[in-house]
Amino acid sequence: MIIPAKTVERLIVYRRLLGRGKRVNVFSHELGQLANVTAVQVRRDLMTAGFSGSPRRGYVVADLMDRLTEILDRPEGHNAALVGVGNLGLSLLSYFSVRHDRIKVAAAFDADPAKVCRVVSGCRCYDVRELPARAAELDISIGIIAVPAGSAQAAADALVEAGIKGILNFAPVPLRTPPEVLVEQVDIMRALEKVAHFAKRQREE
Amino acid sequence: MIIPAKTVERLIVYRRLLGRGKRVNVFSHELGQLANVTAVQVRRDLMTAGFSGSPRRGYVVADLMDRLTEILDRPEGHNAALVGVGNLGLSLLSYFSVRHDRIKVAAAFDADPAKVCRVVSGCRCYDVRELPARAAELDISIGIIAVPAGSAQAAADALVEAGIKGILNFAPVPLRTPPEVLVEQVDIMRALEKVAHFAKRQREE
DNA sequence: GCCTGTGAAGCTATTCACAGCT
DNA sequence: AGCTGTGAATAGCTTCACAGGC
Repeated sequence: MIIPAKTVERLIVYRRLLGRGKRVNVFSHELGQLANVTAVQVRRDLMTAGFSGSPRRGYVVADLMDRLTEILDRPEGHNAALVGVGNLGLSLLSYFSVRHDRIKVAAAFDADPAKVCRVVSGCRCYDVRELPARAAELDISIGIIAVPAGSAQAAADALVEAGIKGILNFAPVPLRTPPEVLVEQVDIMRALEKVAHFAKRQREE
Repeated sequence: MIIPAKTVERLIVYRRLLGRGKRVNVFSHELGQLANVTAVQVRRDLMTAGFSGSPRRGYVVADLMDRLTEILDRPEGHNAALVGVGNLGLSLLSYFSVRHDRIKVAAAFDADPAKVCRVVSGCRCYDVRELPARAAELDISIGIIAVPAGSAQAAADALVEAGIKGILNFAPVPLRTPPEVLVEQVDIMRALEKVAHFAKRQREE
């Protein structure tokens, strides 16, 4: 079953929202209110996820959580490689190290020899040239790019070369990758400029 | 003229890409290659932006930059308020303080008295209760939320109350705001989980 | 009556296909 | 010949409207 990207995003949010709060069952309109989407959207999403509820009691939270986890997670979890251990990279490392059950940053890489071999937040930092070897050794399945714009494409190439199928890119440049690799762009500066544009537009109206 | 959100996002990228590199003119397929979108998409976007080129020489970069700036920026610039001066807030402060010409984080706010009154990256930190007063005084037009999930809605309410029309939200919770306020969600953990899901899916196929 | 499940409609975004310019 | 501009077609996503169950 293939689930569209936007639906996946919402499923992640649903799971997170249900994680807190010990409800036994939940109605689509309740979950919708929490997630800020319509009740129909919730029902569609859960239908797409192959999950169903009952008219009387809505959705059984525990079962829904199981189904979402089945869809979203891999039982063995994921090991991620962080490329770029500068300011941003270190922030991300501490951000991600609040243990996510299933995703662990297993190794960090940097081109700067001064940063190599240090251990930060329980994560060893290697020379970026070791990426292919370590990726195989540590069973890395996802990459996180936190290098300056100029080195981002090279980092992506190295990750692709190492067989990674998913990349989270914080560098403010579009990456060129083969189609079977998913790149999720997190472009903070663009997000800020977008907000600025809409704030301006709102004032003009 | 109202420009769809997705188009705005790409226009921001186009401007950024054209900023580097001193080209005099550019063809849609070139810009498309840089931005990783099709040439038609570029032409549509520029058409939507009310800009036109010539078959002979493509688009004149200097004029295009002017047009994009006219659409995206406000001549007086924007003052932003950062709410939440924890780990994430401080990272963002230093990230944004690499001077963006038109957007400046003019004040920071936190509920923790220990953080109030400090000056970080040239930005004064106030008690969050002063937000309405300072927002008016400093002509704040956009808000950045970097507080823990539990306080995010309160921060959003305070910003809305202060008349802000655009919010950049880093807290991993959907915000409930009136429809004239644009909320741009930057959900890093969700992005990571999304990548993980697709990496898993890729392996399964 | 109030809920879920879902075909069909509606809306938004992207791509096709080609006319028109130089 | 090679480019831009754009109506029309297509694809993707969301909402409507309502049938069916408890």
